Amino acid sequence: MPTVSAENYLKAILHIQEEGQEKVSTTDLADRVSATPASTSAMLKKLGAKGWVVHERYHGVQLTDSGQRIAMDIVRRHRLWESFLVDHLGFDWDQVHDIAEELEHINSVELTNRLDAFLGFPKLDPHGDAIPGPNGRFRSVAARTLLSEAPRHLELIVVGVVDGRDAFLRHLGVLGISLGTRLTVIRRHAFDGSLEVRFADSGEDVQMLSPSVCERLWVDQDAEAPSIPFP
Amino acid sequence: MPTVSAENYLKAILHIQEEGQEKVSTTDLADRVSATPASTSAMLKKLGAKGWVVHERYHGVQLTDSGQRIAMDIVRRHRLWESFLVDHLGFDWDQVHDIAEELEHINSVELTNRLDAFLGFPKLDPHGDAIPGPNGRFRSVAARTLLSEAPRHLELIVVGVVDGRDAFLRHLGVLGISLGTRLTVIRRHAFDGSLEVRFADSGEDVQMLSPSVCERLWVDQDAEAPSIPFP
DNA sequence: AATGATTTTTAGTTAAGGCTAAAAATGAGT
DNA sequence: ACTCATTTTTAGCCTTAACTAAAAATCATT
Repeated sequence: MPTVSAENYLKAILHIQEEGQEKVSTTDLADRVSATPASTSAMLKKLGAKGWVVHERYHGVQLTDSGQRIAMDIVRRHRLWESFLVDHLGFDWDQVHDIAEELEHINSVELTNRLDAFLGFPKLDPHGDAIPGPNGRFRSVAARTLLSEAPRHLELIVVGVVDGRDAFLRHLGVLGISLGTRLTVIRRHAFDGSLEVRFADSGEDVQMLSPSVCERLWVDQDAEAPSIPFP
Repeated sequence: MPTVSAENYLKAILHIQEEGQEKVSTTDLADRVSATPASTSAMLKKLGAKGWVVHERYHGVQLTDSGQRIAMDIVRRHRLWESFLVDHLGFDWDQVHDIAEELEHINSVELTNRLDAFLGFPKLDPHGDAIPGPNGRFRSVAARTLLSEAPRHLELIVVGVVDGRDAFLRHLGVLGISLGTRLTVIRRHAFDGSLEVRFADSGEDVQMLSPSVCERLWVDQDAEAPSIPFP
């Protein structure tokens, strides 16, 4: 059973890995948990001793299977609570993070599963992030989602367009998007719904896509799933 | 802002005071929080420094107004969460204590008040204990409750009988109960619904009352309220 | 390949909150 | 009022998880 602090480190490692870094540096991790690199270094030793991470001195950490499982469970609880706070208590989606940050550490399988059922087994939280299921893996997203409604941090593949007009298709050409293009949503801007997207096949290029483009693209989960997250 | 541990001590002091002890001994408190008297003694020094308790060495602790306010807020959160777990997540009333014990430490006024509203501003939790309102005081109980449905730890006064047959009134005489008798529910036995009751005017005598008696007595809150809890 | 900058780890403190064992204060019974 | 049992406090130690400052390893550049 990890302490609250250990849970926060594990979760942070998962998130950094989700953003594309295979191995996580001590400094990046320290930044994420708002601690000094020295404190982080000490914590990594403990996490390694528990078998939750593999840490090669001076070369970065990675979650083990058991560490990833713990982290996914924390993310599951966090996103379920956020859904509860927004859908049932009437919070705005940008007010719930800090409270969910506390609720996520209450580790009761019974509680989590009952909450999940109460919410109707949601697939996405109020921020559009995928909610892991009771098995610690993301539930599969419905086939063919609009890019504008797809979860973040999941590798997607472009499978169709809503609007076949020449002008749109030419625009896609300019952006370097075609059927089969593999991409991942990094960030969703609340202001206008535009997305920051990373392209897997163009050197991990990051680009901003306007709402009008996102609403006209059908995407699906990439069948050749990436290591983390595995859907 | 108290730590989780400090909150547990404050809550324990409140509960012991509720059970009738004006001043709480270090040993009783230690028992309640499952710590040693030594650890408890150290904690009392800290609580005193924060102004949450008054502690006279070797003579017991009492909550200050600010300490009592903190403790009542914890009890409020505990009982609201218990209500949520039972009424909305389908837990049994005897499974929720430990989980509520964790949830109660999430101290967000916004969260607590929204939860309260979501639940419909309940007056009693699933165990029949009164739920403090947002002002840190118990909400007043509806005038004239059946003793069988009254909350625990609240000083009540007998104001009427449901059943005026001689046999019942004679039985009340034997038990020493009449109009105006002041009593407090100590414990409710789930098995058969019988109550353990303390009588204020007969030397704090404790007696067991059968369900058939409790269902035939109207009670009200004692107007000359006791110090804790004040309804 | 060497040097300088950066990153990471180690060493040594600190603060909470727990523990045991010993000392001190209280109180009960003669 | 004195003694003995009980209660409470003090003293000293442990663990967790933070911190700063210093040492060590890696990396980048020439």
